[in-house]
Parts: sequence; C-alpha cells; structure tokens
Amino acid sequence: ENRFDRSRMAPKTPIKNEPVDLSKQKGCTPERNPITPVKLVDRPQPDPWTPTANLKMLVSAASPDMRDREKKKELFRPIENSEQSDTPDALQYGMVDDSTADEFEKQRPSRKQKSLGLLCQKFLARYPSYPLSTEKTTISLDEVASILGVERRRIYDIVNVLESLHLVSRVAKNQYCWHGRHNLGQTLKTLQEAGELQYGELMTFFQHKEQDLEYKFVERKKDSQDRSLLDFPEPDCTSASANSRKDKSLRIMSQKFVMLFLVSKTKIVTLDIAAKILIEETQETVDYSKFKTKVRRLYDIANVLTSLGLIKKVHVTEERGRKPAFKWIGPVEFPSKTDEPRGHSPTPDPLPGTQRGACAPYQIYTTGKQKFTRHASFSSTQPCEGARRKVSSEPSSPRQERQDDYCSKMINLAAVCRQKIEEDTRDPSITSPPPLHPVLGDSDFCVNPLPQAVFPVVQADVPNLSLANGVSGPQAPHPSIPAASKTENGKPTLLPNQSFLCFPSSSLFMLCGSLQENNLCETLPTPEDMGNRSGKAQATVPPAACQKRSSHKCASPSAPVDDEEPAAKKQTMEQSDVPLSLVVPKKPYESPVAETTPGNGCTSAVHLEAFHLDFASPVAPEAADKESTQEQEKWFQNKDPDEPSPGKENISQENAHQPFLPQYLYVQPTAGLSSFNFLFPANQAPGAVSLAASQLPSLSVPCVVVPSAALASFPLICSPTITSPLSPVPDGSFSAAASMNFSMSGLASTTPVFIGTTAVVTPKVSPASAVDPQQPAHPALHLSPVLARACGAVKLDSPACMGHPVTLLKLQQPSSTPLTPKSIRPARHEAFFKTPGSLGNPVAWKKNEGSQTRNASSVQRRLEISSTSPD
DNA sequence: CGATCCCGCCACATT
DNA sequence: AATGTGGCGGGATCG
Repeated sequence: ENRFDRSRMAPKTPIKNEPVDLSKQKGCTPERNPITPVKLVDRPQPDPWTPTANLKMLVSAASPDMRDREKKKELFRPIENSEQSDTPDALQYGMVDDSTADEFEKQRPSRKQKSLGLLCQKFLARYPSYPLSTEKTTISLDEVASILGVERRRIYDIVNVLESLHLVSRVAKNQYCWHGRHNLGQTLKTLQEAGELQYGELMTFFQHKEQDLEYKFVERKKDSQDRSLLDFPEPDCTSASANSRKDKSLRIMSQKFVMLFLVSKTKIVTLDIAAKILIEETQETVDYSKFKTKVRRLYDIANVLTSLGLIKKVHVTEERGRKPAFKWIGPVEFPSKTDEPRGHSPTPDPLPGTQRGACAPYQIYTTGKQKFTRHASFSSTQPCEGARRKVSSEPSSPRQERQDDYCSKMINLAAVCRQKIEEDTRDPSITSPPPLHPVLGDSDFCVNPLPQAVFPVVQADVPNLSLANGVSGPQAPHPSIPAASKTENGKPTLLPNQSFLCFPSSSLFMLCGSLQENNLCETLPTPEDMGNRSGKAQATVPPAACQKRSSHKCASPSAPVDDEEPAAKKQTMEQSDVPLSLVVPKKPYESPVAETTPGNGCTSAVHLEAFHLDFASPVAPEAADKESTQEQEKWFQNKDPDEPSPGKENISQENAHQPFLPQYLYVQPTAGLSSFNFLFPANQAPGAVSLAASQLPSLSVPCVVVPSAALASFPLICSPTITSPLSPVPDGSFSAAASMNFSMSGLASTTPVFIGTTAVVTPKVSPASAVDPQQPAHPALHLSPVLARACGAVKLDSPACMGHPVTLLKLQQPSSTPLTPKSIRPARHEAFFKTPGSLGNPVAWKKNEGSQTRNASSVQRRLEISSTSPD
C-alpha cells in the first residue's frame, strides 16, 4: 500500500503521497497485476531493503497510520519490488529532505493532490475524449486504480459519475467500457428533458439564489424515491441488467445533479439547493446529517464533473453570505447553443452536430422519451406519478402521498425561492447570471433557431390547428396535444367556443374561452408589440386566430407575462422568440360556458392525456414580502397536504359564482426546448378541453400556463376554477386543492405545473388601465422584477428565473382575495400565488376565503378590461 | 470556523 | 465465503 511514498513525505498524514506521481513516471508499472487484491499497491515498493525503505520504515514508524497500513499489507513484498526503479530516488530524496521532497510535485502532496478531481483528470487523460467509434476501450478498474495509485474505491466514485453520463459503461466485473464523449450531448439532452420534467419548476424558483432553508425540509416523502435515472440504452451497452442493484445513488445523484444545471436558467446550482432537491427520498425528517451527507456526495460528483469540464465552482453570494455553487460550463446542447462564452471547459462541446441540429424543441421530446429507459423502479415512480396524479380521480391513492411530498417539496422550494428571488441578488461574484434581460437576451437558452420566422406562419396555421382538435395546434410538438381534442362528453372539442391562438414561435397557444364580447383579439405575438405593449398587441393580432372563434378579444398586452419575455428578449435578441400572449376573455360567450360550467362554474376541463396536474403547489411568487414567505414556508411545512386549502374552497365557490372566467393561455416563448406551454381558458366548460381523454385523470384546468421550455420550466398555473367536472376533487383531498400534477404525457417538457388555485397573480390592478396600462413593456414576469410587479404579474423570477417568468396569473378567481400571506395560514396557500406586488399590496392578499368577493381578481380584471372592459 | 472532501469501514451484491 | 460495489460519515485539511 502505501508505497513508501508517503513515507517520504511528511511523517504524518499529510502526504500520502501520491502514488500517482510515481505511477506516471513509471508509466504504470505493469507488474502488478491488475488484480484486485491489492489495494494500493501498485507499484512495488522500492526495495524494502533499500535505504529508502528503511527510511520509510522509520517514517512509518513515526506515523502510526502508516505503520498500520503497512502492516496490513505486509510490509514488503519482495516480490514485486522489482520495480525499484520506479520508486526512485525521488522518493528517497524526498524522504530525506522530507520537506521538499522530490523534484516533481511531490512536494506537498497535499490533500489537493489527492483530490478526486485531480484523480479524475488523470483518469480521463488516459482515454480519448472521442475515441474512434469502432474500438472500444475497456477499462480495468484494478488496473487503473493501481496505475493511478489509488484505491479502487476512488475509482468507483469516478466511474459512477462517468457512467451516469454515459461516458463509460460497465461491462463486467471490474470492467468498464470507455465511450468517450460522443454521446455526451445526447445524454445531456436527455437529462435536460428529464430534468425539466422533474425539476423544472423547482429550479425555476431556486435558480439563483435561494435562501437556504433550514435544513428542514418539509418534504415528506414517502414512498419510493423517484429516481429518475435514465438509463440510456446505449448502443452497445445497454445496461439492462445492470440496474438491478439498488440504485446506485451516486449515479442517480449525478444525473439529477446534472439535470438541475440543465434545467436551471442561470446554470448555477448551489450545493445546498441541490442537496435539498436531491434528498427526495424518504425522509421526512430532514436530518441535518442527511443533508450533510448529500452535500458530501455532491462534492464528489462535482469534482468529477469539474474534471470533465462541465461545471466549475463559483460562489453565490447572497445576503446571508456566500454559498458554494457550481456553474455549468458545458454545452448547453440541444438548442444548438453551446455554451457560454466562457468556455472554460477544456472540453469541446461534444455535441454532435446532428443532434443539435435536430433539436428542434419539440422533437426533443419525442426522442427524449424514447430514450429514456427507466428502471423498473423508476418507472413506477416519477414519471408515472406525474401521470398518475390524476387529480381528481383518486383521492387517496397511495400516490397521493407522493404528491404530497412532491407538493410539499415544491412548496418548500418555492418558499425558498421566493426568498431568494426577492431580490435578485446577484452576486457580482457570480459570473454568470445575468439578470433578466441580459440573460434573456442571451441566446443562451433561447433558441433561436426556431422561431421567428415561424411565427407568422403559425398563425396561419393556427386556425387549423386550433380548434379542430382542440388543442392540437401544433401538434407536432406535443404528442399529447393532439389527443386532446376530445372530450369526454363527446364534445368534440376543446373549447367550442374558444378560440385559440398559437404562437408558433414559441409554441404557444392561446385559448380563449368564451369571450364575451365579441371580440377577442388574439393577440399576438409579436414580441415587439408586446414589448411595447401597450398598445396592445391587439392590433397585431393575427387574423387567423381570430378566425377561429368569432369573437375574441385580445388581451394580450395585459398579460404581463407575455410581455416580459418577449420584450426582453426582443430587445436583446430578437430572434428569440418569445411570444407571449394572453388573452383574456371575459365572459363566456356563449352558452358553452354557461352550459358547461354549470355547477362548477367553470371549469374547463382539460384532459390531457398525459397531463396531470398538480395543484398544489403554489408557487410562490415572490411575494413582496419575504416575511411572508417564510411564514408560508412554514406553513407549508406544517400544513397538510390534505388540508383543504382555503384557496381551493374559494375557488370553487368563486367559480360557482362566476361563470365566466378568464381564459388564457400562455405559451412559452422559448422556442426551444422544451416545452410547450399552454394556457387554457379558464372558463371552459368542463370538459371542454380534453386532451386525450384517456382514462387518465383528466384535469380540468381553467387556465394553465406553462412555461416554456427553454428553460425552464415553469410551473403552470391554473386557475382556480379547477374543478373539473371530471374529477371532482374533493376538497379534502389535498390534491385537489393542493396540487395537481400535470404532467405531460411523457414528455412534455415542462412538466411541472403549478396550479394555483387561487392563484393569483394579479397584477396590480389598475383598473382603469387594465391591461397594460402603464407599462407595457414590462414584462411582467420575469424581466424586471419591478416591472413585473408593476404589472401585477407575479414573477417568480429571480434573477435566476429570469428567464422565465413565472407568473401566475390568477385567473379566475375573482375574488382574489387578497390574502395576506402572513396573516393567515389558510391564506397562505394562496399567498403563494399571489404576488403581493401584483396586487398592489401584498397585504391585500388576504385570504378571503369565502369572503372573497367575486370580484374578479385584478388580473382578471385586467384582462377583462382589456378585452371587454367590463370594468 | 465553515467549506471541502479524503479515507476507508462496512453492508450489500455478485460470483 | 470471497470478492466486487458503493453508501456513508468521521474527521482531517483547506481557505
């Protein structure tokens, strides 16, 4: 074992020296057999008998540790010694001097020299990044371990991470196959997709800053973990079997960790957040210790990823202090975009051209899915879950628990996020994250490729798409969508009355519920317009859209959300397309609504096959007040999932009251990647929209917003109206109120959705102004926070978020009841949704449960206004 | 003193 | 039972 190297060094621990050096120099001494048995020993020791040896002995004597080890090993193995040569003098000298030791670096082999990162670099150096496809290089763990002079255990650490990225795959017992980075791009893409499904929302929140929560996590997790892992079937190496084991958490963790980066807009992930997110497993309690352990593992993973040139360490400074974090510097894949300028990474982007190209956002999904392979275990969990969560359908299924967990988790996160978000503090230190605009601007995530051009086109298309199927608009992108069209009822379409718009570029759809008045405009999309807004984009509205339903109004400008992005982006980049749009209808226009909505009021039900909604987690926008946040947070923690949320109730009630609701859709701008977003009109009659009618739970969602993919994932927001005919969710069930999951059918990129029951984001209202009054430009959502607020939209964004705005719109809920987050617990729920800012005063939020009036929420109002101007 | 993370015990899986 | 794997966390270092 220790070859004497260490001995030479300091007597104490300090230096164990690394064999490494030696090994290199030697070149690996072959002699030793790769055989496992010997741990360290790679190189034979120098001769025992040599003077050096003696020294060593002495040294070892000095340090107990050493001694012990040697003992273990047998001090000498004469046998091997053959290599004396290698050991060389250096050692000897070193020993002698002790301090300086050898010439090389042996100098202080401090801990750093033994770091996993360094070790990994050495490991990687042995193999070509892009090996010829034909040959495969096999790696013998023992051999490598010995060559590198480390214990095998360390090699496992490296290999496991590499395996998670498919740079290597295990072929047999001590054997791994080296694949290189050829598939890295694909792998990352897959991870990103998966990540969006799983973490999109969360990350959105957290993004840059987060506060630390205590380590208490609320989550209650129960059942299994979902692990998402992907196993990719790789070409040759499919691992099928491999997985059986308990999962290797390191691998899974590694993938998840990478996912977080890929999903994050800022590309910066702090360790604590990652740890929190990754601790999914069962724990309810959060143990601090567990957290600590997780962090430790993350360091291990981070070291390897750093060696791969995929991430680098940075610090995020928050008010509280600086936190360690890592920034993704690897390729950003798909979209073509690679990475940031910064490019430290030595490694070139691996992305294969082809893949990238491919990357049209939509497509990705499909492919992605296919790719994933999950473990059995896996399958059961997550993805499914999403699916499962049917909202309404089963109240209490086991799953629910999960949901709870999920929800709770989300909540926590949200809370956290909020806090952080609130300010965007960006640290200077952090390089990356440009705040809003800049960032947005960046093409980074935006996918340029698609878009703009499309835009127009789309519109044209729209009609087609539109309604016909219901949702289908762009079917292409989403599988799910197509299905959507039917309703259970048989109603054919989604929304009969609705109109909807698509925005091509981003893939957005708008649906308008019934609108009352007649005119709706759809809006448009141009970003520019939007940006400007105020004017309202209406003008811009594409005719086509209009077509659909006769009347439409346009609301667009108002929608804060839209604006933001687009604006931002435009400015920055034009290309990106981010259209936003919104529509708001006021009333249902026709019967449909009325009819449909009867009891519920309105809810439109949407069924998406794949979708599942979760309600529940509220997102917390950043509330104005932080305080509230915390409270909320706590609240959440405490709260039971089951607990009916006031909001919910409200909603229902409200819904009842109001027949009409807002309807909107939002689609995400980003072209890219992922996801698509939609908004559904709130009002729809129940059932109105159903996407695949699968048995699955359908949800009815009044409105949903989905974030675009690009990054993020944004949560969807649903209007309170949720009740769906279909699934009645009892209040009791937590789910209903609490959360629904929405999952896209498989793929949808952005899975996460938040639906706020109460949602809320109302922008501030200026009644008069209605929509955009003032600030047209702002993007409410994410761009500038300020603006956003102004707008009333809530934005979650933190800087991190920036990209995405998260907004919750409150749709329907009329009474928005302002809740004060703080004040009331019950309220809280809502609170999240609301943005204080938006309303104008945070305080405003009050819970209002029953009380709420029906007044439309401000948001609505706005919308209304814009559209009809009821007010 | 907090951030890192090396080290290797030890349990579980595989052979 | 031996060996392969790898979870895990104490505690040493680093900064």
